[in-house]
Amino acid sequence: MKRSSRLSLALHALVHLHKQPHEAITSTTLATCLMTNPVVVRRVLGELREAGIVGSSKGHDGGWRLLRPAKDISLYAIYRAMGESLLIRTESDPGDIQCGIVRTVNAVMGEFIADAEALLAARLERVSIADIANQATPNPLHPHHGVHHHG
Amino acid sequence: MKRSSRLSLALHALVHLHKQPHEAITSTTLATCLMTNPVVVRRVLGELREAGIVGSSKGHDGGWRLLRPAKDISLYAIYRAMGESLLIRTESDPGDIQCGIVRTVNAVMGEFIADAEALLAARLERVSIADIANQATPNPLHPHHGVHHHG
DNA sequence: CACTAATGTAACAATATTAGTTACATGAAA
DNA sequence: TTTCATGTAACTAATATTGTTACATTAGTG
Repeated sequence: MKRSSRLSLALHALVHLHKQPHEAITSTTLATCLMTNPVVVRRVLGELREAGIVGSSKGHDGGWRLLRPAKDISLYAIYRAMGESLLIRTESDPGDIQCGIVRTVNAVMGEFIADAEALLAARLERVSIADIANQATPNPLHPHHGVHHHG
Repeated sequence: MKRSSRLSLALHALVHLHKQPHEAITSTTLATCLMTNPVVVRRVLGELREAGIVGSSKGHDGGWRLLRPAKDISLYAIYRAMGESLLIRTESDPGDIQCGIVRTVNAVMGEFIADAEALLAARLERVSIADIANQATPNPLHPHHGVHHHG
């Protein structure tokens, strides 16, 4: 599995849970679908549990379920619950702060990143798990085209 | 040095070049300011050279110079020249494409990322090296406040 | 022309990050 | 009490990134 696939991993898992609402799905089953390890699934879904998005139960017929309707789970809620940042963190070492320029660069970049985060958050808020499950986004990024592929 | 500091490294170096326009600055001198290795400097500035942003000269009094006025070097030009992506690429493995859900997730995320990239690019376009050198952005991200710190 | 000073670049080492795995404790249901 | 599941720590493996060394190349200078 590639780098920082946690977010798409989570989305994938959540859509599975949404599509099978009657019974809990185990980490092992999900791991098979996601082509990864059960522990990895638990780690990711564990964070979503803390945010009240999914619930887990132990023992017989245990596993994972959605705790809310899929349409009420925004990508932003997931993104936030996972403590992920879609933006890479570009920071210099603290050591060369004497230079002065570094601080300015960091300030400008920091400002930019914060700004960009807010932009992305607003957009993620508009897409839900249900949207993904429906194979199209009712609140598409581009209202005139719907979801389409690039490249 | 931390992860993916290449972009801020480049900015830092460019501001130095801008502030000392009369003579070329060597990789070694820059490396000292940036607290890194001369080879790292060459690697980063080498990419900017390919984009016509800086020039390098060998031999005596050799080193690096800006090829354009700092105000004509946008952060986007730098970002682009470096082949960097501010956004993390979140892709699942190609293996589980049979699942169907993966493709949808990838499509939605891909759409989102492409969209976000365009947004960020437009914003990066508005900031130049001169802006950073001036310690404030004439075209600030937030016109009413100028550049400020978050957190 | 030799000498020095710089970049250009390949190859390698070190580090950091991320994902994958094993192992075992805990809890719940049959 | 046995079985099946999560919870979690600890470790390994893989990957990505940065740092370093070494040396070829090029350009000035005496």
